[in-house]
Amino acid sequence: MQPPNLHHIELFYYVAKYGGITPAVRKMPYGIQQPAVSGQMLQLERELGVKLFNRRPFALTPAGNELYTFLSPFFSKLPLIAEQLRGEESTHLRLAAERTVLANHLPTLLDQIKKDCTNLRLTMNELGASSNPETLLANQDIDIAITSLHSSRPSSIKTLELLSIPLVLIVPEKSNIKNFASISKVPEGKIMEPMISLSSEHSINKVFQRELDKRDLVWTPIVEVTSLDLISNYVDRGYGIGLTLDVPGTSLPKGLRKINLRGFPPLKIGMLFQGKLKPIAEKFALAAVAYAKKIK
DNA sequence: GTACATAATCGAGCAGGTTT
DNA sequence: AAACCTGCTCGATTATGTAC
Repeated sequence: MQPPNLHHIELFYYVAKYGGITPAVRKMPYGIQQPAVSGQMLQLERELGVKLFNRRPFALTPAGNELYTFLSPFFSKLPLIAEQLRGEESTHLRLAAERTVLANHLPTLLDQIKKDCTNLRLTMNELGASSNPETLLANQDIDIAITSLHSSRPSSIKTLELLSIPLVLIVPEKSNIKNFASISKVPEGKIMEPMISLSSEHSINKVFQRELDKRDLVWTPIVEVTSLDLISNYVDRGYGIGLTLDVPGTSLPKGLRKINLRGFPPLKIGMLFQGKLKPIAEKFALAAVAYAKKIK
């Protein structure tokens, strides 16, 4: 069984992508006339013994759809690999991190990189509910993700730990709560104080809930927010006790007080990457490790 | 009118054989 | 070994036909 003609395959990719022979001819990156494409498509269909698309109106057949799904990642990534080979990509650093990291830590960190690399290009991806580091890495959309190290991931992804950040509760300064023990000594281990935290799939909550489980305690949040600064905001307004991070080098907003969670495991933050890092990314990784040591 | 198919024709590239 | 000739294939083009 012979593999199909690659030129036919490429033409089919454009026909499928642009929804027809004529649109493909108009938008393709090089000049070719409609009859040529038309002929090649018929040849490809003959070769494969299956119809790939209906002409008028245009619609991929199931077979055509299957072929297009197979081809699409390859052809869509060609420009990127070409750029990499040309070397332009060598100064392009693509990172992903959560909003707070992007906003508070990366700027100082990147200042150092920028000093040594004048033509640095940056792409920052915000990690959130809709984008997770594993797929970004798998699709080679990013070089490094900075994220918590608590969720499981494929073995092909390497990790480098940066920081351990203690979990901490925050209460209004005037609150009469002194320590965690005083709110966790409750009948059946069910803590009734209202809790404000990030959503349950967030690593902070996972780490926290795992430890509660271990201690046979139950405490579910009544307010879920999307960022840490919102937590202090709502604590300040008296909605409850906040679960947050004791980030080194930062101080609490006025009017709030920390309650240490002695014995709770810290949240581990680190870098995820795949394969061998390109020089610019390696430089960033080293700088990140040094930066993490400094703020510890 | 528009999108696609077909027909006729041309040129590039290759294999192979022969000549220099 | 390099240069040249020849015939073949493939895919391009333009012109034209056909279906929606």
